[in-house]
Amino acid sequence: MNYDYLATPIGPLLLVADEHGLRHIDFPREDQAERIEADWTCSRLHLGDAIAQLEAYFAGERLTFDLALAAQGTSFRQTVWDELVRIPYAQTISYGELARRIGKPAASRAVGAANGANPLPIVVPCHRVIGSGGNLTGFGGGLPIKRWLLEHERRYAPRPVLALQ
Amino acid sequence: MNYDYLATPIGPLLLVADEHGLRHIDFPREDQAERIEADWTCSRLHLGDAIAQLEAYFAGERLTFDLALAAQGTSFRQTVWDELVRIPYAQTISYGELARRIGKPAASRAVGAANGANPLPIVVPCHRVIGSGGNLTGFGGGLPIKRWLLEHERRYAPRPVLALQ
DNA sequence: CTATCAACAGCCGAAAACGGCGAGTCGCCA
DNA sequence: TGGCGACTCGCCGTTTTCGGCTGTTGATAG
Repeated sequence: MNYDYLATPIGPLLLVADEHGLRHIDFPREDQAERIEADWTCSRLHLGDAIAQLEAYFAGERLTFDLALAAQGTSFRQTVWDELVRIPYAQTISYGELARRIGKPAASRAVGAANGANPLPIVVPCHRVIGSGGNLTGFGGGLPIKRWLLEHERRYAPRPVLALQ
Repeated sequence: MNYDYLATPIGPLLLVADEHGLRHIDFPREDQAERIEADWTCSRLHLGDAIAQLEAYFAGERLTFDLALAAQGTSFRQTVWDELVRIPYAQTISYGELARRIGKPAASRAVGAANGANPLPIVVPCHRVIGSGGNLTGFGGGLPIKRWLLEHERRYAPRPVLALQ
């Protein structure tokens, strides 16, 4: 397992990957323990594509990711994350809408939990899911970053997206 | 969104407007929090006409307003507010009468609630609606101001209006 | 070690509460 | 009688509250 940091407009990101693909993307925080295991090695092996595509994303030059993803989770979470990837750039849907799309219309709350367990933020765009009333609710890296990502995407969207009134 | 204060005989008024028109008129009170959002700017942009016409109103020189109004509310409230504007200067009607005029004769109480939610007092003359018995009932800025406005209009009315017995 | 439970990045419908009312009733008093 | 005031009840749009539906995890109790 290899890891390294990437500098971005929203602060450094910790990227983790192995030969199967990307494993984690973390927002390191001073007040939290490092989420680095002892047997990992600091290198950019298996990390080249992710770094290049993330840099392009933050530059507004890349709207979708084409990476090998190796996110670990229960089948329900896998289903949710698979559905997340299908939300187009700069678009937002509600937790309930996502629940409906995976055929479990009553599981909106469980979708929220699965969203919170997403190990690959940004690449798996959990930030594009918001409350049914248009409010931002929550985000692992903090609401300001969620807001920043949506604003960033809105700016670089191919066609201007209708602004929420 | 731009805002500024206007000094009047009944105290300072907080005026808020944007390019769509007038948004709010508030009676600031010391015991209440400021109703100013963080992203508003203090300036008289879009506020010129409103200020001029309100000053003329308080001087007794203007009997009707001709302003772009951008009040936000449900369709029922919009209906009520639209009807309010049609009440002539210095005249009063009852809540029930207003309910009848909008085709919902049993909704007098809901009309009262809609009246209380009027974001543009004075310009949208909710003060001209009183109880069916002639009593003043309520007003967002306080009953004394409602009384003052009606007295003021009675004084400057083109023809003397028949006093309530 | 298992069982149970609370806590979460939510949502929707139903029910209740709440007013800037008004008409009707009833008693009180000239 | 006639009038005034206190009281009750129904009216209606809006807001608030509440319960239940989910999957998963970590804490707690047996």
